[in-house]
Amino acid sequence: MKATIGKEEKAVFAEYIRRNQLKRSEQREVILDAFLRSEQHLSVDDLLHIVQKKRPDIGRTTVYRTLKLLREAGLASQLDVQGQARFEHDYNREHHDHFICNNCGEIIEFSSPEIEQLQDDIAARLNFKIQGHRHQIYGLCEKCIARAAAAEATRR
Amino acid sequence: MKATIGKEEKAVFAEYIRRNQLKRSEQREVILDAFLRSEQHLSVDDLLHIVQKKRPDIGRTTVYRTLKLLREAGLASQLDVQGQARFEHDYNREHHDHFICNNCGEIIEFSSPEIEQLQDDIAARLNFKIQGHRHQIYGLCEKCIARAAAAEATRR
DNA sequence: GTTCCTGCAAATCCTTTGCAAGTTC
DNA sequence: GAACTTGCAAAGGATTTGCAGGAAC
Repeated sequence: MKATIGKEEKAVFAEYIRRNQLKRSEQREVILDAFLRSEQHLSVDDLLHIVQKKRPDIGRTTVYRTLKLLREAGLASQLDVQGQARFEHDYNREHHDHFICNNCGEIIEFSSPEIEQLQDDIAARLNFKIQGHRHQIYGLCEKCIARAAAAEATRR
Repeated sequence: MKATIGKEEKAVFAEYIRRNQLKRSEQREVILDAFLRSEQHLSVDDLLHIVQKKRPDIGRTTVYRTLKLLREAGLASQLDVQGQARFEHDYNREHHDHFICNNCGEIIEFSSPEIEQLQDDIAARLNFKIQGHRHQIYGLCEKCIARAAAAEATRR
């Protein structure tokens, strides 16, 4: 495990704190570090459990509040999966959307400039000014299809 | 106001009731009728308020439960707008997606076979089996842009 | 010392569920 | 009369908020 991770992001956060006359705290640093180390699309509870391994006294509320700061600082972006918030890195990342496996919950990223272009075209035709979008495709991921096929084969 | 609306849909619902050994009820009929008369993307509360004009004793729970039946019967489809369920007609309707105005909440439908095709292509490349998707584009609708421009002009 | 943070508990919002009373078949 | 429906109230899950005590500047 790397001793230091996301040096740049941490600097961005420190700057955000400074600019907004906020204060640093051990909790915020632990949460940010855990967030940066993860490559998953974390739920609040996922992140809570991770940080509590290091600091069992960190409360869920603080995780919510810190994630809000990370969003505002441009470090995290939030998506909504079946009514539950998920967070992913957003610093210097290209826009993308998500495939979500209905079986195992895996989230696979994709991006398609062609789709974005088509969206823009349709919006222009409707005189609609796009500010954001949410594009999630649900179904079965490769692994779960294989798993289902294997189970099917065994049954016979 | 037309005395009869959605004759075909009502027959579909009656058939659904019959096939599943359920029972008809005045409440269900009032709710279905109100749903069919509306061309909006109704929230549960929207629909509740409409039906309560005719039958003030209908409870929110019954609306929830009836909408669930309508979904199962293929008459309604549900979308999720900022964590709140919205319902629209689904009987004999083509698939489509939505623009949603961040200002006034208006929902504008769109469909794009090209986007669907691109989705399918990407899914095929990932060996992902699509079962459904959610594609919502947020921003400002034509009216709200005009309204904002007018307000801006006045201010000067 | 002032201002900001924290964690808890309580509140909120939307939705679902348990249950006793009422309807439908 | 058996089986299904209803409305209420209570429970549910995710998130937010009020507040008193604690930490940072």
